[in-house]
Amino acid sequence: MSMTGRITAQDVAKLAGVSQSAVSRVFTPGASVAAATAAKVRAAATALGYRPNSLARAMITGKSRIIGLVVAHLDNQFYPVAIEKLSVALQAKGYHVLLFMASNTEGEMERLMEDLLAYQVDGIITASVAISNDVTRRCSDAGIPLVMFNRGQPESGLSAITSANALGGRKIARLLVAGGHRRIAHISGWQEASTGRDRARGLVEGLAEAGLAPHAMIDGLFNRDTAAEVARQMMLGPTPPDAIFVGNDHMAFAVIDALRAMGLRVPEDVSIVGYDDVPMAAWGAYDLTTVRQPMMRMVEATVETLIAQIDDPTRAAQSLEIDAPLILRGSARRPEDDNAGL
Amino acid sequence: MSMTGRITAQDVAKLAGVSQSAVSRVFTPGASVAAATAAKVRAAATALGYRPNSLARAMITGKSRIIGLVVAHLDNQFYPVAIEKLSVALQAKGYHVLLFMASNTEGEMERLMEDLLAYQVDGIITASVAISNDVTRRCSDAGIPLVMFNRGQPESGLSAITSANALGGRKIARLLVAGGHRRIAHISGWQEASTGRDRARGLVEGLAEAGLAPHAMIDGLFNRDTAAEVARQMMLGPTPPDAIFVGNDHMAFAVIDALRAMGLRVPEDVSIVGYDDVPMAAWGAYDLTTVRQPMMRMVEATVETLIAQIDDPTRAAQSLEIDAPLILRGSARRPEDDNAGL
DNA sequence: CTGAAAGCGCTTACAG
DNA sequence: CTGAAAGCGCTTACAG
Repeated sequence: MSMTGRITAQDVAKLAGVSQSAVSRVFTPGASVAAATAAKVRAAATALGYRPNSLARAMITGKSRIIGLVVAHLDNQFYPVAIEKLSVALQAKGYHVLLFMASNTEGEMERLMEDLLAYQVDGIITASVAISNDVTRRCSDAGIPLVMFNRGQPESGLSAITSANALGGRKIARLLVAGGHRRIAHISGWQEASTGRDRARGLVEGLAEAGLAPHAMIDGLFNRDTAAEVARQMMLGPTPPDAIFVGNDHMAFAVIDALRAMGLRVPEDVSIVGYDDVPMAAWGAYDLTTVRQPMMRMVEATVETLIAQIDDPTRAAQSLEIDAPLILRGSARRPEDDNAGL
Repeated sequence: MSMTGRITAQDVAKLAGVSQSAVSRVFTPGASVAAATAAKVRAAATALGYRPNSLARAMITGKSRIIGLVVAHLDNQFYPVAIEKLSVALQAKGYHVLLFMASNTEGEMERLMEDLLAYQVDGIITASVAISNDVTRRCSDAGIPLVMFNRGQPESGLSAITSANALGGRKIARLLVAGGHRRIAHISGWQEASTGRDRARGLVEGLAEAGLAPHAMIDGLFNRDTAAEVARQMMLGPTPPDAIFVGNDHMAFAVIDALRAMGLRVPEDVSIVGYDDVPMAAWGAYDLTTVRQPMMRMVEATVETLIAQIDDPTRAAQSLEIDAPLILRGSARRPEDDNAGL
């Protein structure tokens, strides 16, 4: 029995003494079958170890129940966590995840789109991946819903779920100002990414409220080495900052390591604030003050938005910004007045 | 044009003025088509934005070119890295990854198997996931090759790729003994997992070579909180260890944080050694002495083994142990004699 | 080299 | 409630 390759609905029908359509109905939720028929079929199915072929089903129904998940940067702990939560949430809704690792280059995404389309995915989630307008157009041409996770793309007409990055930047500005800092520098997230830009803009706006401007502002490119080197240069300069907002936790860890290697103390010599609140931020070695991107809410919003668009293709794209709270830990001096407008 | 839903080979055939079979041949590597025909077809295809439906192709050929990747524990940095490398390697070979998050419970894996089979995956890779004999049997019944990554399952007859865990444990024993330690404790990896057991066994054997036995040996369950608590208790006991081999880096970071929180210094008060050499182990905050699991070689071996089994289903399962070198950093006292048999 | 035809394993009107 | 039949979009012998 085990050597016959795949077992089909035909095999089950024969054994159960019913038609192949009957077998199909038993495995189609909502189809009408007599209880007795269903019982016979199920018995035969388990005896044979039968499971409907999802690929065949997908061809007919036009729904593969596969979601394409495109990710880059798995070195930043934020993404593994996101993948895990997104996968679990999708699995819970009866979807399956086809995973694609992408570099952030145009050509790469083009090629992935080909595969995504060929596998008839019902929807696409991109996590921190930039999408060209060309890709966007092909998706909507093919009628495939797409939601961007943790990255916005203004004017693209795409659904996007992010945290309130600009507001987050502003909160950090207020925290640092309230903490008595005056030379507040920013090692920003990649400025080609909306998240990097929005956080930087928020910081600038927040500092402006206090009549300040960033002491320095350099792109860290969401890259550990770059961020560490930039931090080193800042501290070696004639007027080093007394606080640095680093565009995400991933870079902030590298910055803290670099400063300590220079013999500097955090936060006594420099306050450091990150963004994301990845699990590692709470670890003793860093104890990082940061802004929490509410992972579960972002994941839920992403999955809901995507499924809503799958179920109703006429539905308009929607962008959501989820509020991101400040998490006070030990890497930044705390304001004396704990209610300093935070 | 964009509103007509999916474009099929029929549409392309019509536009190109050829038969549907001709279109198919153009997109089937190795099929014989006249250059002129191919040109016409390709022109029509690009004009229409056509791509062959992989699902339909999969049904006929019996090869989905999908690999099921089952993973747990994305909080341990070892796994995101593994997922990334495995995905890239598989993509490079023309395969696609269907990702499943699994808890390590029996029932869970059962359910996943159903989905894996339903989607007609060509092969399965499990990363640190235990498989019941039942699951094993169903795979071989269905003729689906399976390779375990970073976990062995003796007597299961399954292919497994691991590092040389026992030897790694022995190397650590020798290092610590050469470093002058005598009270060497082990916070082990989960003892239900081959990796956890083999590393522990290696340590015990290595210590025996020097006439020693583990000062203490407690299961850390590959869990941060457990490991940290165990470390605390060990240090609070009447005769605290002077060195601890922690069963993987992931737990070792938690142990170091816990010890520092107690005011202890690493390695002055206790040497700490991990296992894996995840990227984070090299970060300044931990500077962890560890054993490197050679990720790329393990990934390549896994993918090669799997594809070999897919291409030749009669091929026997194979287990591979890849040598894992000691990486000396700052968290463990170094032997005076640098050539102390390491 | 090429087209007509069969068939992969299913779902789903269509009659009964 | 149930079976026979059509058809999803392809690949692949089979003739020519």
